[in-house]
Amino acid sequence: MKRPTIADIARRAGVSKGAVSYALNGQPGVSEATRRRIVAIAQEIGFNPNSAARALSGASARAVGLTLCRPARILSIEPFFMGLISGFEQELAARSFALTLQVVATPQTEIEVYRRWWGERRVDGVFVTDLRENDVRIPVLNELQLPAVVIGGPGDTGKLAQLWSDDAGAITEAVRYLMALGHRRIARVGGLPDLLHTQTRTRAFTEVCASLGLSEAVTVPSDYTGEEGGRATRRLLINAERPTAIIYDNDVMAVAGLSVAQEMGLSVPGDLSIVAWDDSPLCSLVHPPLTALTRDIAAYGAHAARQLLAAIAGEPVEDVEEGTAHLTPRGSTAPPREP
Amino acid sequence: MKRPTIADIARRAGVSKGAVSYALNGQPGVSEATRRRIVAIAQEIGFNPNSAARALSGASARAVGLTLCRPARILSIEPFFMGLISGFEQELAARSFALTLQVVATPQTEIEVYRRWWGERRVDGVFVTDLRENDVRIPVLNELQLPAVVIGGPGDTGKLAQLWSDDAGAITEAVRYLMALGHRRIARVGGLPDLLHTQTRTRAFTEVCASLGLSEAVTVPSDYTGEEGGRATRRLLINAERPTAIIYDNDVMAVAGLSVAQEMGLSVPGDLSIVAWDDSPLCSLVHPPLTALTRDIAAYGAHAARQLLAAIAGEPVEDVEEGTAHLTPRGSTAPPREP
DNA sequence: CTGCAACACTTAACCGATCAAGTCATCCGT
DNA sequence: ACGGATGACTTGATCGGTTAAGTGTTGCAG
Repeated sequence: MKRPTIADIARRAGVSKGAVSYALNGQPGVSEATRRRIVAIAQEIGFNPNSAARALSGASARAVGLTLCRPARILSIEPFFMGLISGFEQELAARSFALTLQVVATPQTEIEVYRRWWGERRVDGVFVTDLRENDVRIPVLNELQLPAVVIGGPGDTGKLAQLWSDDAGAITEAVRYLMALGHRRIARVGGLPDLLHTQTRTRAFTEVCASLGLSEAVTVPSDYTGEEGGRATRRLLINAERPTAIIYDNDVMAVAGLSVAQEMGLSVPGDLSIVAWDDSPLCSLVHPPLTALTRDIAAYGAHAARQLLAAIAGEPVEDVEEGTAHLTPRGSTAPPREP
Repeated sequence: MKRPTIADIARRAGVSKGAVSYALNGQPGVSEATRRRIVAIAQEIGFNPNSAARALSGASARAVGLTLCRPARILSIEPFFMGLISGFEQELAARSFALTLQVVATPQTEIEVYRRWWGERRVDGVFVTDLRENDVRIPVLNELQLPAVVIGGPGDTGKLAQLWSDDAGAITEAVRYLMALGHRRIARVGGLPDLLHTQTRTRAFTEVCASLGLSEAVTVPSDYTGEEGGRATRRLLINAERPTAIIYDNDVMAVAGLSVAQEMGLSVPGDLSIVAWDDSPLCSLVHPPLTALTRDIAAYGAHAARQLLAAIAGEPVEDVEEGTAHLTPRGSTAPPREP
């Protein structure tokens, strides 16, 4: 089956290729009547512009890229990325941009992928997640002048647009809530410690605890996996002065923590309150359902996509702080049992 | 920053564009010495062939497509697809094929996406998941002659290659195991009932139970979500003659089922044994850890990618049954308590 | 009635690869 | 020494769009 081209349309409409191009792209240069005729023919024969030809003649590739730099076993269960992708798609599909995905092992390969994509003109821009301190990817993207939106800061990204959420505000809300319930020994199981947003959370957690007079606020670094989250929990709970509440940096670790607590014979929320960061269906699935810091990840992704599309269009894009996650109380938090 | 092209290489090497093309593609027509010189220059200036130009001049787009037809809230938590994607990437990245992703709402939009991708020449082939009976997508793909690998059959796919796993064998193993433990009332919470592999499982489950003399083997249809899985479990457990073991078609529903059982005061595995289909980290995360039907989903995806790449290359591709999932016993299964 | 701007197109160059066809030098067998 | 085969390239057409520059027609002000 042959693919229809603008030449086919031109022949049937009795005009030149150029006229068809102007008509279909809403450019001036053709009369309204001709435009309608051409559009009708395009519709009828099911015309889709060849994306390669379009990209080749200087226009955009109408595609953006996303690299995922996490091992497969984390990706498969971590709800965050799929939520983000769903959000991207809402905006991208509406403007018929494609999303190109690549799983990479290290930030170095990630850079190679960016260089290749740029060289191949395969994508018009990229989403960058997991911003680190002195992130090696940033100078490369700035050098290539590849439009990008950086998710997970804030940080120093040169000219690249950024989107982040108010993690400090969210953790403050969680700590205040736990304090209001009567907790005095609150711990946190953190995400990957070299990620910038993890550092933001850690700093905010330490500060708010200090300002509220909780001296023993401790953050145990982890890596977002259930195994590590479970281990970190076990380490916290074998202390004589064990915490009465733990905040987890993602839902997978929170579920693992719940499981460890139950395995150690502690009741949740009686002996231990649990707060999960990011509220996926996972949190309502377990027993008791987990109190969570809820944010609309799909909306977050959609926002990032709008920024990236604007950056690609050459419009000025501002750094944006998306709203604060809010606390959704469920069965995993309660006042601590009297000792 | 300007992107280097073969013209740049040609100029520096003092040869024509054509010679460069032959040299870089390993075609005959240039001497070994010249080839090495050209390759060295390409390396040095960091050349990447413009994918648009390549695709336009008849070669492949070096990209394949995947559509995901599930609501965002399922995608975010369902580990299967991310596992599959990781597997795809292993093979695709090695041959520097890109993976283009699109989230769609209905099989109808999915068809439109295929038509658009085909018209745009955006992808060389597609992965098709969730095969249904008389699947509307199959005739379209056959008509477009778009190379495809269908995952989740077996079914009638015309000329399209297929890959499926031995679901009947797996469910037989699970049922036999539960019987060996002493269970006589075994139920199943199924996936989306119109998916072909769900039907395969249902048929096999019914047959094996009948052949082993379990008369009351019932399958409750569900939709892979935790909520529905939980509801289905509740419906099963409020019966006077409630099952002593339940097999779930995915891990999310199994976790939800575990939670419902605990909420109803039943002990797992004492009062109820649970088997999950597909063994994600989720299964080892909860308490008790879930006995699961384990298969290597990434390997499954990698296999599908190899098939698709072969189909794109025009090689004959055979339908393949990937191995049987095997049972990984964990804490959620035990002999039923004496009544 | 002239001059010229506005409109509605057409023409053709261009993007950066691929590849069939053509050119030229060299080698080899007889 | 000559004809033909082989090797190592070059030339130029081609893919399917976009777009600057060119052309012919119409309308309207002066």
